[in-house]
Amino acid sequence: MKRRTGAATIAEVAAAAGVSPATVSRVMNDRFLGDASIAERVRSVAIDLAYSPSHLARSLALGQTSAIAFVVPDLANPAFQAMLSSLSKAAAKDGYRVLVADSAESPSDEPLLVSEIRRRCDAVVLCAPRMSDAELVSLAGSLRPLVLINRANDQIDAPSLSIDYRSGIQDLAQHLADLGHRHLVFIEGPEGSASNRHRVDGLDDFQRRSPGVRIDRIPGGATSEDGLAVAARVRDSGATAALAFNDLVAIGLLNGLINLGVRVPEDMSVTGFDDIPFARYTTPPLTTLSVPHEELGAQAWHRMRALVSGEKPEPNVVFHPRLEVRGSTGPAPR
Amino acid sequence: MKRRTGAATIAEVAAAAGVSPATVSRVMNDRFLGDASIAERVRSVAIDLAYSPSHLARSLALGQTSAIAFVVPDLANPAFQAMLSSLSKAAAKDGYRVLVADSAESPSDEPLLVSEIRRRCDAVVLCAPRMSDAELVSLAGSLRPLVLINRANDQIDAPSLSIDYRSGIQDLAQHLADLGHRHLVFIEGPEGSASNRHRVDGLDDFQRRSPGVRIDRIPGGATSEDGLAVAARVRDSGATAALAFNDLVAIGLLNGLINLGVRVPEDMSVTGFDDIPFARYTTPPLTTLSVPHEELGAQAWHRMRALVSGEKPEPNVVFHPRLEVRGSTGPAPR
DNA sequence: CTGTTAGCGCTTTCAA
DNA sequence: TTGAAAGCGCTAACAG
Repeated sequence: MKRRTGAATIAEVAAAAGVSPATVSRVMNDRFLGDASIAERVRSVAIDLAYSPSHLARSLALGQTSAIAFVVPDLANPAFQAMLSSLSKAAAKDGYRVLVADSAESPSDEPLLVSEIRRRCDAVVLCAPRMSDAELVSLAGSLRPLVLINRANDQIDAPSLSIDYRSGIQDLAQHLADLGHRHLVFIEGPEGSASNRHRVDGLDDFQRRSPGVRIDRIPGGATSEDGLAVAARVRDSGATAALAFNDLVAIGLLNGLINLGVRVPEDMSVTGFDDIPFARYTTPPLTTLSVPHEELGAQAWHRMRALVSGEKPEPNVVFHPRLEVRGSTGPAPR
Repeated sequence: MKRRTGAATIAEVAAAAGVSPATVSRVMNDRFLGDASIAERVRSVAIDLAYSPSHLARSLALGQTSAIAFVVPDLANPAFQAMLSSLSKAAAKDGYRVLVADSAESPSDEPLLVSEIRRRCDAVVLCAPRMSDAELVSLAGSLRPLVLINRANDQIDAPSLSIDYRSGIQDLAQHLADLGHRHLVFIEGPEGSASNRHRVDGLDDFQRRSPGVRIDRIPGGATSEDGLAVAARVRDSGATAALAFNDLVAIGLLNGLINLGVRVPEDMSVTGFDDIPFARYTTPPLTTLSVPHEELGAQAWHRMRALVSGEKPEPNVVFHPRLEVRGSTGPAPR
């Protein structure tokens, strides 16, 4: 099987420098303890031959790739992008690279996608709101080292980072109730989404202990388009305030409402969730819950680093999003 | 060197199934032409042993990883995120994964970063506005297969996708001139950025053939913070319209101006560049140049696919951004 | 200090 | 049709 890749191999460098491959390997990895002149010679031969070590072969020999996967439901969502950006930056500091995958690519086969990408690297940071608990549990074993985002689960032995959607959405509802709103409508996220379920649970709770408040739900999604699409239904719902699944939806909704001549917040209040970088720049600026995505990405790497180096990862954390009151919410119209 | 990874190997599966590794390999890759019953047996043994082929070993034997790198100056910029999202989606359809790197991680050593990540995969899609032409030329050879974004260059034999910043910024300037603005100020991008240079050249050109128009320049950057930071200088510049390096800067500037009590567009017009998804949602909505980032990502993959399969890639393309007039520009105040 | 050698786990030619 | 064996390029025991 001759395959001239064009790149020089360690054996060629060794031959040209009159030493053994082991010596070249040592020199290239700064583990060489012999005479400086020979190290110098090896280095210069390597340069002459434009030798560049095969990361692949090295990985195989070492049994590790120094790469991890980051799997999210939607790479186009700024919330996940922020996590990716900080995760990648943190991992890079330790010589790790990140491989990305958008599970929307294969909505049907998330487990397959994750397993496939896992085989290419050393570990995975998984953000899979739509995967069922059962699937997740059965998959977890083969995925380790694994860090979970937003899917804390007793049955899975993997560090997890999560966001308290439940209490977060209640803060939002409370804020609206305080403003006098008595009829709210929640635009739901993707069907089957765990994080959507937490929001719904939180809202149910809230409604239970707030007798005067009614909370309707209408199906939505996770994108601006979804928000835009439900604008008319939201206007016609009779509610005076709308809680969107996330900021993207809220922004689309805001736009749709304005197009329909609904004034925000005079006629209707609107809230988001995430506090993506642009939430503060909308018209009006969006009242939302601030989730520290950069922090999540960085923390995910800390856990992961501990895992891959055989240490004990720091404890799991649950982030409590912070209510960020801006201009899109106001007193209920009478 | 015993290293029990825990995962079954092809040899173990072969032994358990009473066949040779070669047979297992053939079965796993659907290249097996023998008796169906033995294929069945191999498959079931593989499942029992939870065998999952080592992508690493396979890559080494095959001489390819089915992964490409995507290197950008700033992973936190929505423009690059849009490209990443579509690139990743397109590549995934052909069984390729993408490895990301943010060159802001190592501002000093972009060439090193790129070389390092290139060694981990089969090819690289490079977006390196700040690298010098000389560096790029000397690097290109060792990077191939290579697709360049925004760095068309005669001396480099690599497909390139670019954006006509030069004429784009002129469209913007013309739009402002048509509105009666005679004194513009351009907030420059990062120092040494090629795409910034193109904008500056375009503006110089424009000024040359528009005698009545004066265009100042002030140093800026590429982020919202940079835009925010120059707000006061922009207000005091005496100009009636500001062209920001990109949308991020424009959004920060918009915010800063408003904080300073400057009305946009009544007192001053502001423009961006990129048309990121949120440009339409700012207050006022941002007049900008629309760059088809998703298209760029998808096209980059098309070129790359051709390259890695030894075909001739489609011709280079230069995208002409489309002027998107929205609310942040208006008639010059008198 | 340096080289020999045996892997890492898979693919593929070649021969049976 | 199937298997033996030789790589892919690198690392790390173990000798010397």
